[in-house]
Amino acid sequence: MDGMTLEAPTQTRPGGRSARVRAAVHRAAQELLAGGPADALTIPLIAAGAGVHPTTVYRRWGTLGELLADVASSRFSGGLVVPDTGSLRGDLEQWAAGVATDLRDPKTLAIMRAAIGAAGVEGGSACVADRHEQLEAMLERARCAGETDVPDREQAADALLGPLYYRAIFGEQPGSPAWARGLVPRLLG
Amino acid sequence: MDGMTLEAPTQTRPGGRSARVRAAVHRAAQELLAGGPADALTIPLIAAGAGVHPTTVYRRWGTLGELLADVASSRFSGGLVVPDTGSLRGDLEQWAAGVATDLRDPKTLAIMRAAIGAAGVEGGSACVADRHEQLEAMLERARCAGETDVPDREQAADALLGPLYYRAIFGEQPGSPAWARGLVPRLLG
DNA sequence: CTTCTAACGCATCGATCGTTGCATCAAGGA
DNA sequence: TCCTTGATGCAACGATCGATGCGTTAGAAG
Repeated sequence: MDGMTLEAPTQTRPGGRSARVRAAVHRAAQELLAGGPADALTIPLIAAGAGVHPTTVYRRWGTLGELLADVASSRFSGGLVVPDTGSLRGDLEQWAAGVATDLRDPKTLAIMRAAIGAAGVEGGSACVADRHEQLEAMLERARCAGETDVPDREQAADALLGPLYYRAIFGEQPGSPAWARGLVPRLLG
Repeated sequence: MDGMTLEAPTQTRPGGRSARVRAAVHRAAQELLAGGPADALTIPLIAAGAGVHPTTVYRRWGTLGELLADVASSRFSGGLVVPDTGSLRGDLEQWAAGVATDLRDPKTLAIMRAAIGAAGVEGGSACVADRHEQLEAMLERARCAGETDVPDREQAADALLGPLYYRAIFGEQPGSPAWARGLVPRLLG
């Protein structure tokens, strides 16, 4: 539901030290982002929060931007199950509501903002890459099921992810799950 | 067309020293953002680029986040003329194309990303506040002109600004003006 | 059990950041 | 013209950042 991958670091091996360090750093970065101002986030701070030497972070990630892009990529991969209600409309409504719910978490928003600011284009696409894949999976399944007038992924992303993420980033408050469901009729007619 | 307000700093008075410093700092911040990585942007760097002492910037803006929010606010205020084609549909199409054109400028994107990253919610709303006012103006004019089925501002923002800004921030490449025009029928039917 | 390699911790260094107290200067008003 | 006030320049200062060389350790391979 929330996309956290902390307790299942499938990176290399769950028990490895590298994986532990990586998970600790990711967690510390997210906690610091949720707590303080984003422009006060530095690598030594994250390292201290993770109980790791700053040198380790510098060597593994290099810059804060790369680290945040990595955090965003992990945070926004998996965690949201692609629904299967039997109809494309139902799938999209449930999925949009799930995305909206995820976008209500202040920690999620903080990571997104930081990744966008520090990692540029890479940070932005890291936040939505998995969402696009999920969307494509639902549309493809609908096509295979013989549904008619299935939009392509770009149209669907414009109509659903566009308003969702626009409100999350630029709006005062993100949209509600109910409102997100209402976006689907605008796409499917 | 591009929203720059550099040559007309209507802040207090065009000739004042404060206004000159403010304009120089704004210009330096935008130039550095367009040139280098965003996480390397610091107040002393901006001050040096503006030919101003860092102390001045610290005292006037305090943090990098507040400065970037101010830059974004200036950059995205005015500069885009609200069209008056006679019909709401034509107004919205021309306006959306103008927004799309503005969003194709890498400097514009750099400012937006930096403001979002460093200034949080304030930075985000600073980027779109003026767009919402322009939208409201067009919709209100259409209502007064007796047009029927005029959507409210939230619906219009979701359908137009949503996809436009979503592609600009999260997409690999921003949308074209022609594509932006195509968003209007999805709103008006 | 031994060995090997990659990752981590540690100490140190220079550079830069952000702050503060004080002097100076530009603009507007009497 | 002179004066008042707010903004800016200047020069310190401590704190922190980011990089580097080297020793040590964890984990996997044999």
